[in-house]
Amino acid sequence: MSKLISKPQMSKESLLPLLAQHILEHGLGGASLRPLAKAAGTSDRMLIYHFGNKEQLLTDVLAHIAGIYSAALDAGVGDERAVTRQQCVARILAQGREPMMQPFMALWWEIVAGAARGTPGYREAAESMMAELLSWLETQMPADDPDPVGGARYLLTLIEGSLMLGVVGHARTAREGLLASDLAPN
Amino acid sequence: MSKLISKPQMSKESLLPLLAQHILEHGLGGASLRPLAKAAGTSDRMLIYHFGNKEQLLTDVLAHIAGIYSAALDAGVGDERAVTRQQCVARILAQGREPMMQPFMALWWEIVAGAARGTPGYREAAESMMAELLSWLETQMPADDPDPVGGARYLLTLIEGSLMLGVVGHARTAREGLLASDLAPN
DNA sequence: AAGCGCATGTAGCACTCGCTACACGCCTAC
DNA sequence: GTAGGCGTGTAGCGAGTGCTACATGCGCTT
Repeated sequence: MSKLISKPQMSKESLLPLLAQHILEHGLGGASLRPLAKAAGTSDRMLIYHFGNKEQLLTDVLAHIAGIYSAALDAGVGDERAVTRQQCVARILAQGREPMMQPFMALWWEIVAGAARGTPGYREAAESMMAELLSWLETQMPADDPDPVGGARYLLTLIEGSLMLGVVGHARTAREGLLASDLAPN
Repeated sequence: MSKLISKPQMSKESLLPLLAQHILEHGLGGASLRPLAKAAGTSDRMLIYHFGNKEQLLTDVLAHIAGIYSAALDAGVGDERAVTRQQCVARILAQGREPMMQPFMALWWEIVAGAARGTPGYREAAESMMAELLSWLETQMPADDPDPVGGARYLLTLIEGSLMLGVVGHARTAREGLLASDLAPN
């Protein structure tokens, strides 16, 4: 009998996109090896073989997802620089509301929860992601902003607060809050 | 042989404080029946007997915890009214940093994560908790504030953003952000 | 041709999960 | 007294968990 099936030639790199897709859809909490393996077209046995253990697998997948997210951020916000801080915040919040970004948002809050609970590695991961977002935000500040560094920190605080309120059904509260801030056009 | 042990006379009400304590310490994620039962001095069998199923148990315990949190909030912030918005924010953030509040914070982000992931009931729970916090915050605004309603929404956004940044190791970022806001004394 | 190591499949281990079946003792109603 | 319900203990079910043991085939080197 001749060889009928080809070898899939699996590798970490070929598995990561499929694993990332599954984790973005189903979250970290419900990420157990067998469903992950099924999503990636392999077996739990092989996931452990390639990644060593589940923790390392999650670490690698999260790093992979962070890369995807960075790219999506850059691609999602237009090239032309914002003119006002208010415009800057509006653009980023609009992008955060896009359906495509929803899985990233859900995953992000899961990471925050893990960080708050002290789950090892989560705080560090969240901290570096936030640092990256902050420095990206600095590049998005209006060109004539008097204090782009401090302003980015201020806007980041407002943005993250708004995103959280949006998640729990208080998007309107956040919007009205921004209207009562110094960002509101008057 | 005579009756040597007294009946503990268990009930939902007597169990709730112990269950709440355990969930505040260990989180919702790791809240499985057997450890919960052990913490409450009973068995998983009896937890199901009293609450029907795990979901109802969690609902009841969360409601109980919300009550405790409200009381802690009122007790933690002093009676005298804040004079400035900046002072108002500072007080609430200071209280959020207190060790006693830490379990509530961790639990809160877990609920937010559940809401973002669409876990049934979480969004509704989070929304009502946030609404309660918002109306409480309105009562804490400075007496002479020109727009206490809008201002409370603004401060809530800033506060929650700051709390999140604090959780992920960016407390300093949040602090510098507040310094670059219109709240900063100048 | 022989040996070797890499990638993979099958089975299974020891454990935890939410929940249930069953039995038993106590208290109250008839 | 006797029947029934209420609270409780013990034991277990079926599913899922991370991970491992073992075998096997395939391609490469010598």
